[in-house]
Amino acid sequence: MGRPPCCDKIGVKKGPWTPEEDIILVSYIQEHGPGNWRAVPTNTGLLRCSKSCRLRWTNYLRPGIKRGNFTDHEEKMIIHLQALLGNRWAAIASYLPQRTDNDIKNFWNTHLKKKLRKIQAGQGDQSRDGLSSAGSQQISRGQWERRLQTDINMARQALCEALSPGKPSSLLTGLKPACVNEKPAPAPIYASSTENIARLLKGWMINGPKQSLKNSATTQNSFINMAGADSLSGEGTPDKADKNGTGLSQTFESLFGFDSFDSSNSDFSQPMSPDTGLFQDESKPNSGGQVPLSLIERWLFDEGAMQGKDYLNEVTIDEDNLF
DNA sequence: AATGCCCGCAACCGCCTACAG
DNA sequence: TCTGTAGGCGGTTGCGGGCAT
Repeated sequence: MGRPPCCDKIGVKKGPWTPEEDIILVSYIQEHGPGNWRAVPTNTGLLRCSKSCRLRWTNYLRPGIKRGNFTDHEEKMIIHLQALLGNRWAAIASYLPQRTDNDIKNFWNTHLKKKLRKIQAGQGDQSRDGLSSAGSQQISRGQWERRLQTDINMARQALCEALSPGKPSSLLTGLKPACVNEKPAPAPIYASSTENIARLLKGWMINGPKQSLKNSATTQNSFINMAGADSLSGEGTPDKADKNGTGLSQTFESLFGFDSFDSSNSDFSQPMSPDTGLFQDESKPNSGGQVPLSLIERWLFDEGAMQGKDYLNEVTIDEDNLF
């Protein structure tokens, strides 16, 4: 007996979401909350698969999502976390509460892969020339690799211990693993998001679908605007602001207490999970076996060890993920 | 101006896991 | 314990925009 499809193939609409569909979905979730996705198409009249509804919500309509360019810090985090966790995008995304796994996955596949490949190619050329892979690097590659290996082993040990119920972790003493033996956060409260959604609806009504909503991406911008509306004047383009690492991204980072990834200020006392963020009621579930950040944070954010941007030369990348 | 190519991103597909009955 | 189902996740695809010719 084969597995039945999640929804009827007949009469199910595919392709990009229209602003009207977004509004319907947002309105429904505003009223009923996310979950029971099976019922969403039925109750809303949307001709969409339940999966499609869930994906649309979690990746684009959910408040608290940051879109636009990735900051240097985010880029570094992704590179390090990918090296540590592999292609477990949901787990990686749990450390970047404002980014979706899909976003991170796309960013990795389209930007970081190429970047790292290029750098590694250059590194090969340089090594053939007998040059150091990082001229300004103050620690040798061997030192760095040993350090990396040690840190990875420590993280793995912590993971194993954290995943062994009843076995107190020597590394995690005093920390509460967010991923072990813990039910997901209680039913979401819609205090913050309701306001945001209301703003979306309001903005959509004011601007009108024709003017502001050429496609669904514009809807996403509406969310970006409203999500930062409390802190921003509402002028300017978020993406442009992001290009300088300022504006919206900083607004979000400050909102999440997320702006200080430099080693001087990385002493987080709590795991940096969505549950601790401003949008905790809207956040992604803490899935994917998140390692308490405080354990690996020093490694992840120890830019002192990285010596600036040359860190890219030194990250050990799984070749399968590059080629 | 027209055409073709490349790239980025949104969305889909299928497998896996958790959970309820 | 077994089975069916919903939700979650990662890989992949296809469309549309931008750029080069």
